Amino acid sequence: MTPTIKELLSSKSEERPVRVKGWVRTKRQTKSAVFLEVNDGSCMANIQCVFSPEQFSAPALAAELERCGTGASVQIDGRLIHSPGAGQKLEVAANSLKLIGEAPAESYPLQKKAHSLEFLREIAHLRPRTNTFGAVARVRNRMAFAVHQFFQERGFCYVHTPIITASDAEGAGAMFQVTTLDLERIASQGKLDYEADFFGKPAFLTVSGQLNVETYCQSMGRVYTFGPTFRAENSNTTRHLSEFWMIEPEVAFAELEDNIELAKDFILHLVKVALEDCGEDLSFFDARIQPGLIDGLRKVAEGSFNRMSYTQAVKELEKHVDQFEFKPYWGCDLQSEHEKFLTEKVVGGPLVVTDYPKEIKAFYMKQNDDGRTVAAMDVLVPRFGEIIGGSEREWRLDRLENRIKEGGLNIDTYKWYLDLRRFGSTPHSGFGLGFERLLLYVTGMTNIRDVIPFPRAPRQADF
RNA sequence: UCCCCUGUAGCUCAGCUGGCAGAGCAAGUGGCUGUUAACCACUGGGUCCGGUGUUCGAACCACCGCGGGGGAGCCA
Repeated sequence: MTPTIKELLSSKSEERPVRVKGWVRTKRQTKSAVFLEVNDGSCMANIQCVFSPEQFSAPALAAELERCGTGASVQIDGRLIHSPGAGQKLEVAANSLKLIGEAPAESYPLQKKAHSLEFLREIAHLRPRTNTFGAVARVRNRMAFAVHQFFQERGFCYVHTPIITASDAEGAGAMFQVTTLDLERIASQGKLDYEADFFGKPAFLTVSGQLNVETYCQSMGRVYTFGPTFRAENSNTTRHLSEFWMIEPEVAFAELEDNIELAKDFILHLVKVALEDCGEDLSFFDARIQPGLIDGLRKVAEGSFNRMSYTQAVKELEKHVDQFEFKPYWGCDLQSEHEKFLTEKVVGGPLVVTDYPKEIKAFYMKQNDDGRTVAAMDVLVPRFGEIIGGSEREWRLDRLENRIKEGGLNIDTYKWYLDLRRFGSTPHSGFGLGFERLLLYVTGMTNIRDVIPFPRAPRQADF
């Protein structure tokens, strides 16, 4: 394979013959030189390829050069040299040019100018060719790898939980139904028989791998999932997707405190890796997307991570009632405005909130001795609020059964889940981290549809 | 699902009280002794989102529909 531009630009600057393959970002010409900037996605920087007058006055090369506009794919042979120009250390003194795929300027949607994110969303197949989306793709890739590194280094086992599920696992949200039944025929005949469906009963896309991964937690000890998750909520916001990627670790013999430690270490690890390995891309985000981004991440990496109980948080909020649209009170769900206030105004950084009222949390969370709260923990971050939701799990059979009944859930569908408490039960804890929300946090991007290659949302499933 | 904003050239937008369709960038052409969001000059470029209505006259006003954005709720 041809060396990448990243490799070329990071090589020692002694002169040597090189070949460049990539896509033209911009062409500039003067009487004395033609400059072609080429990018291949390996890094933010382009490589500048320079053609001298004797070359671009040759008819064959001139004709090729003519058609090398923004977006064209090219192969250039030349010498890697110290650049006499000001903007770059190295450049390619080109000997030859091969136009591989033309991109006619009249019809190619991307121009050598800034485009709005809204416009680029409409051309999701071409937007990775822009600086912004190239950077997002590289950071996303590095963060995905860092997720695995973090858990693998700590002896976690990566478990593949199912995408298709036959039970509404935890009531975490509206589900997409999976069926092979002919809906149009059902609509016209008015007859519905799930016996005839593929699985012999209703089936759905998973809203969480947690319940499944708990089974492996109760044999492997430290486990995690990292896969696609689906919510059919009619959510139209900058932080919700219908299809997103979620990371869910689960640890046996771990209590709430262990869980909080793990979550903190996890976030710290990811932020540090981003700062260390994605510097060029983060600098771009800092300059063009979110001023102050890098400073904020550095502060986090230095370990400023606050925590308070839900009860303390509500007390804090009650001091500033006049600033909220929704009045905070003990027992209320924390609103977006409350979460933002806590992270941005009260602590000025990420915040762990623990021990929520049981009424506003899921049935599987461990009930505290006070009888009114559960051992839950949410990690909130400035700019958009909740990034992690987790808890110690209720591992006592009778308590868990009671909660299922109280919640009006069908106990039969949880039989296998309750078996985990019936046989060799252990205290255990885990959390869920929305991968795209992490990316929003690390990149400073503000719309979740811009940190996943092909966003799926209500009325949006193009490409 | 609810609330608010918005839709005009390839892109970003201006268009006053209803009276001839505009700018910047992009593109094309020419110029320019190394440019780097290159620069300078010139040129071409329009279903004013769609429909209906009001009016002598609608990009502009009204109604309906569609698209986009932001906020809220649900959550990760």
